Amino acid sequence: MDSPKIRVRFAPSPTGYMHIGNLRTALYNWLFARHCGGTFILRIEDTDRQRHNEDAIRVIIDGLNNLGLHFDEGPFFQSDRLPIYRRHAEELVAQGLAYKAEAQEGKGEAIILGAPEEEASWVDVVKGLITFQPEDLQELVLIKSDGFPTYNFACVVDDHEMAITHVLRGDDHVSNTPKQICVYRALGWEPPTFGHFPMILGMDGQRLSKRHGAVKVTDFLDAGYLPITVLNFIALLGWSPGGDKEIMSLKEMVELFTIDRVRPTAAKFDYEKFAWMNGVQVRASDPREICAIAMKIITARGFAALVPSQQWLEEIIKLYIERIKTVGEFIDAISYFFVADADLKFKRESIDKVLSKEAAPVALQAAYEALNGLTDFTAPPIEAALRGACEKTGLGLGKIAQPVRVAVTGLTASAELFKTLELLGKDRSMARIVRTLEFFKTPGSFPIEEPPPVAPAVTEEAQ
RNA sequence: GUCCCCAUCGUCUAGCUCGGUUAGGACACAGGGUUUUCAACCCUGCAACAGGGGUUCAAAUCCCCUUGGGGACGCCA
Repeated sequence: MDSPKIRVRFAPSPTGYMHIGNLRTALYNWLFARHCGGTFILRIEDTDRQRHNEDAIRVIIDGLNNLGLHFDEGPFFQSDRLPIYRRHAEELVAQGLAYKAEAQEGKGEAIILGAPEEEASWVDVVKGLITFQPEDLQELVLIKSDGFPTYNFACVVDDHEMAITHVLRGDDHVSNTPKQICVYRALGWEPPTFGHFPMILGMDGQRLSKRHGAVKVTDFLDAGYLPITVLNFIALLGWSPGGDKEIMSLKEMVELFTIDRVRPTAAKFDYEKFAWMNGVQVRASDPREICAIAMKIITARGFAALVPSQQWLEEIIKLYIERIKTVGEFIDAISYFFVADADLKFKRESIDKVLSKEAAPVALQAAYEALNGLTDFTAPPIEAALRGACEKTGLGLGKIAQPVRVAVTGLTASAELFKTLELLGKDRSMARIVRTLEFFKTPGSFPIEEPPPVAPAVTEEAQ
């Protein structure tokens, strides 16, 4: 399958963060390499003096490794290879294919490749035959007057010297390719196979950018999206394994990925479907993995001291697993565990829809009486006790469960109640029920939580 | 403006290579089921081949044009 061994590279410039579109390019290259048993190389394109930045390089390397896209060779730095570029450029000058030119301000000499006389064309592995006419191609600066190579020159020299077989990159490079082909031609080198992946756009059809929501990979991760979801979802933006398959592990993607199934069409990033997919991947994950991510977010929010044990958190995750879209939202949803009993506030709709009902005080009182005597405060006896209260009062379970839920969580919607009470513990549960009973005695005394200031959520589409 | 690319439900897409399908799936949306709430889950519904010309017995599939969209036009990468 791979007589000349497949060698691909991911060649980002160090911008300080990994953009979602950039990651998709890395992913496709990595998948292609792994699928074919080839080699995945990391090269840092740092030929722009202004942009050179050590931290930015760390971001790329860690980002790739954290997502499981390990590279086999590199990282190589173009800034380390300056003499190599110069040597090749001088050769072209010696052959009369390039010439030197003084910069405007007279500092330094640039090397410039003459304009081509023939057309430049290639068979793109995703788009098919693409041709540029010579009149549309100009002279090309090879070495800038500051001594650094230009992108199009360094890229060709490196791809050749690193024996890259497939140059697979974003669509925005299509117009660089004919220029690079000219360089290959001048140097007398055989160009590699080229392939250009379609762009990822926002839902408005414009190039994906900050105003569409999150675009940095770390933004998604910090919000509690799983690495596998990010990978799975962006893999599907421009590629599909065929048939109905959508949810995949990294391993499955490696097995199924082929370049010929990459579409030439730009795709829009649908944050809603992305969130849905994360929920699916969460449910398919090991709860301990979710636990680790949850703990990170809890720590970031300063609640770490309020988590009694790892096991306790795992129990809550199991309780909420079907409700989780992002781990960040999950932590929001269980924040009632982290407030002091006396500080719990009620959502306005909790009052309107539940506590203001005529039967509410009666139901809550009955629940209190049924629960207070329990010594084994675990879900089964709690359920039995509350069902007993139903019989005693003649109320349906919903009529009793809802006021209890509101008393304990402040919310009209939460996970299964009996287990929730168990995890909150008897003392805290009873304290919350008692104080709610007290509020009934003074109309209008319920502490109401006003709508919070809008938190920027990555699931939201910018207007 | 010039050059390049693209075009199936609102969105991601299958189907296109090798013309013949009730054009399939998923998200979202709507309705129903289940249920202590909300989810999750199950069922049902809504919804597309951009337009026009060819070629052909037959076109989403092949060709051309139009329209629409995206990208590139740096001594940035």
